[in-house]
Amino acid sequence: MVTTPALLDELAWRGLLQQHTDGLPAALQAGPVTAYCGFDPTASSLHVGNLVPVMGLVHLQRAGHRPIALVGGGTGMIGDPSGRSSERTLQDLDTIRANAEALRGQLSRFLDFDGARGAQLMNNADWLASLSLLDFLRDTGKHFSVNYMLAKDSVKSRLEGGISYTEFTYMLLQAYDYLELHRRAGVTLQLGGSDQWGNITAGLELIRRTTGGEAHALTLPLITNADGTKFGKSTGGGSVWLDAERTSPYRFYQFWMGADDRDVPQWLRFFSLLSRDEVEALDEAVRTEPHKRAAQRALADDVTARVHGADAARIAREVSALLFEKGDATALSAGALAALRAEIPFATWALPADASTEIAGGGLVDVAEALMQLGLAASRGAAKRVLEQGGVTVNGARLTATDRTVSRERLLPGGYLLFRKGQREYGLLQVP
RNA sequence: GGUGGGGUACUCAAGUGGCCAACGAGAUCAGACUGUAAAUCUGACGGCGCAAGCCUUCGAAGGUUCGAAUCCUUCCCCCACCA
Repeated sequence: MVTTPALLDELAWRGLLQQHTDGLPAALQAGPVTAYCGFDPTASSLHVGNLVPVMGLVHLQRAGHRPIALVGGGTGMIGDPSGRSSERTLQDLDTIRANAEALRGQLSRFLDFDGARGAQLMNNADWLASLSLLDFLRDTGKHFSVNYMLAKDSVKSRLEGGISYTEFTYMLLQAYDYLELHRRAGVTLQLGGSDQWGNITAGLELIRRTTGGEAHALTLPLITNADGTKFGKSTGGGSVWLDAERTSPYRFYQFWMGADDRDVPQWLRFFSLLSRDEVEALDEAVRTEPHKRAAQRALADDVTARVHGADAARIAREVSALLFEKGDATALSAGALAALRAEIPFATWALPADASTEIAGGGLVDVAEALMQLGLAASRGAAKRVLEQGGVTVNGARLTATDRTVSRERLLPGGYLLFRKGQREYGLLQVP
């Protein structure tokens, strides 16, 4: 009777275990394994949607195993085969290297890259870029029958709508990666989203046939939103990135704070490292006193601190309290307002160059223009619509359709105006 | 290569000469209700404009017409079947 390894227990209660190969428990029991998971270097930053596999690697390392994050520098080049010049492809290689470095920085927030058992970052461009087609066909292609490939769900589901030869081959490249890592680094486990099962098992097949070795697969569930929308979109649209330049720590924090009650229990398990007891206590809190949002708060604190550091998390928490709990913006000090600048959309008021939008009625700041400068509205028309619908406040006071401008008397210490669009989108304008 | 069917706003999808900035649904945004939740209800949803109205859009380019998303020509792309 083999006991279940601690890692699988941990993943199981967190709901992070979708599927794994039968021999995996025994393999984990036998000693530390080296496992990898692939990431597409299509951007210079991870977003929250990438976090599930990242957490998979985190738990793996915490259980004493060795994680490898594989950046798909090679596979990334063929991922999107839409017509590109060869020059662009070369450029992409450079971009991919830069992206890989950026991803490494972000991953180091989660994984320990030091020491003998430290995590490693590898790039499959290192072996795929120089791979010759003939070698690939002889050594890899011959192990797979087209019948086998057609039977994979990922391919089968595309037969109706059409699938390019390139995409069809993607599976084999991923299998080749696994084999290469098996040889180079002794990798015996691959993690991935549940949609990766077919590709991962193709790798197992290749390893078994070419080396006779045994390797394993473990897939993680796909994350869902209770309301059926796509996971990882922030209020106002756009992905929630780990890069502070793309998504400020405050917005990042707010993303988690805004989690649906129905999603929070799952998200705490997926994304926080809180213990089982803590998580279950928070489940209870969601049931009995949901208005306190204790679970959302804990989730936001935990994830923000890991991604942006404890200080940034503290500031995000304080700013959130300032904006959502205090209410009286007119009481904010110039210092507090200056601190807000870094956290919420900020702009210095500039009179539009276009003379036709000259401010009428002696007002100081044109509201529609201000919303645009703060990025809270996409066009003047959109800005005016929200204004007419009563969706804009300045310093906490709601504007009406006739309030097209804000007068000088409204300025807060330091010349600031605190705009809010809707329930929770803020922007800070400074009038010089 | 042949035959047939398609390309409409963020997405799906009506519309086949004027009533079309373009039905409807979803997404999105705002308001009410709330707990920074959900559900529900209401409204908005190309750009500029206080407005009247003007400008840009229905794969691309030309043409017919007082007038075109709608008709004609050429071209590009997608799908199905046949070769």
